[in-house]
Amino acid sequence: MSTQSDTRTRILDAAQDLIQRRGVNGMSFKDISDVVGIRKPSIHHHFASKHELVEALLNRYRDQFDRVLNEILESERNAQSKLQQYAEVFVQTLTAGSADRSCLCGMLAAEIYSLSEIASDAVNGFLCDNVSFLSKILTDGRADGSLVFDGAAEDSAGMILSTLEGALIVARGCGGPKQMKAISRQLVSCFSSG
Amino acid sequence: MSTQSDTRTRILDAAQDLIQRRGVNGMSFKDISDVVGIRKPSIHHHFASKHELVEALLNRYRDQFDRVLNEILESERNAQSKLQQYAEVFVQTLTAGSADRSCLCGMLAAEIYSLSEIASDAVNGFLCDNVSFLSKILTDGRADGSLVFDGAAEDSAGMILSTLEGALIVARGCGGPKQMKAISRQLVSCFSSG
DNA sequence: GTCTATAGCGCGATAGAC
DNA sequence: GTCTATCGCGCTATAGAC
Repeated sequence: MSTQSDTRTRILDAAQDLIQRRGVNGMSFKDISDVVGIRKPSIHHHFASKHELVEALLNRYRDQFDRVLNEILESERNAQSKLQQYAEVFVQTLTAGSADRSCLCGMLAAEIYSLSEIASDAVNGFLCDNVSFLSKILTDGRADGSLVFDGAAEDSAGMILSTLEGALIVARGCGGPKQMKAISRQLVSCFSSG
Repeated sequence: MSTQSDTRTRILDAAQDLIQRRGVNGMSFKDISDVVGIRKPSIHHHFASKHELVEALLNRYRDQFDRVLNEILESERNAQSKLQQYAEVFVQTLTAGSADRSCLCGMLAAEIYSLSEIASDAVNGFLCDNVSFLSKILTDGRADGSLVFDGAAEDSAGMILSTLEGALIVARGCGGPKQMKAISRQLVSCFSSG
């Protein structure tokens, strides 16, 4: 890996962490340069504009998330256990590091009007992908008997995603990681047959 | 009412609507002045600083919300029906007007690091008040048999609040008011005994 | 109570040396 | 690939006329 790619990655890392805590509009190139240890204009060598940086960030985040979701799908466990693994991904987001990080796409969904069309499409794509993933888990769970719910799988899928995204925002203001874990446990038990 | 109070109210209304859509950092005095029809510096006659405006907004919002919660508490219905009424308050937030308004405090919780200490305390107070309210409803529901849940009432209360706050953010990116209503229905049914 | 004018700052972005 | 220097803009906030 060249020096450029390394710096590029460090810029992405810093930007992602800042957005997950403070939001796009609460993050500046100065904040990134302070963390990475380069000067503000040097960021433009790697990303022409702030919009482009956010778009690159979303591409990377969605790729990483897709990989995690596929790992969960391909595991040998039952649907209930897969739902638990999924919820754990969101718990880890908050508990890893400084305990105040939301989901990147949850944060950007709140600030959707500040994004480029490419970026807002990516955020919506992320949300829809997650609803699809959860719908599949729920449908499998209904079949294997490990999960129970009324109505369409999509409605429960939307509810589960909303709960986890909302919990990341609510918990850091009120309750912290402990509350986040409790909510995750409660949520899974709402859909468990056992 | 004097002209001042009237302008003050219109500034608060405009600021609240803008923050619920775009967030604090996505809203400027220029945006407010465009909506209200006065010049930017005139806002400072009513609110010395942006922080002070947000703090006044939070006071008003919490007062209004408290009144709504008390009305629900004092109604003659059972706990399940009260939970349904509570969820409906959040559905109305999104469906009233232009269908992309989040809860003021949900939005501000996401941007908590951009707030004054007074404002962030108020946001956390709002969240805790709602958890307390829901805990009471849940406890009553367990007693009157209309609601069912495992574990501590506070955990389920946190989950319900997170779901509704999260749904307001998720639904406007993916699914809209229709999804918001479906999530609300699903959520209430998760805790209903019937 | 609202106005015009403007201060003072931080932002994203550009130009050009090294 | 990073630097210094700087542009142009939008922001919150202030001063002072009406």
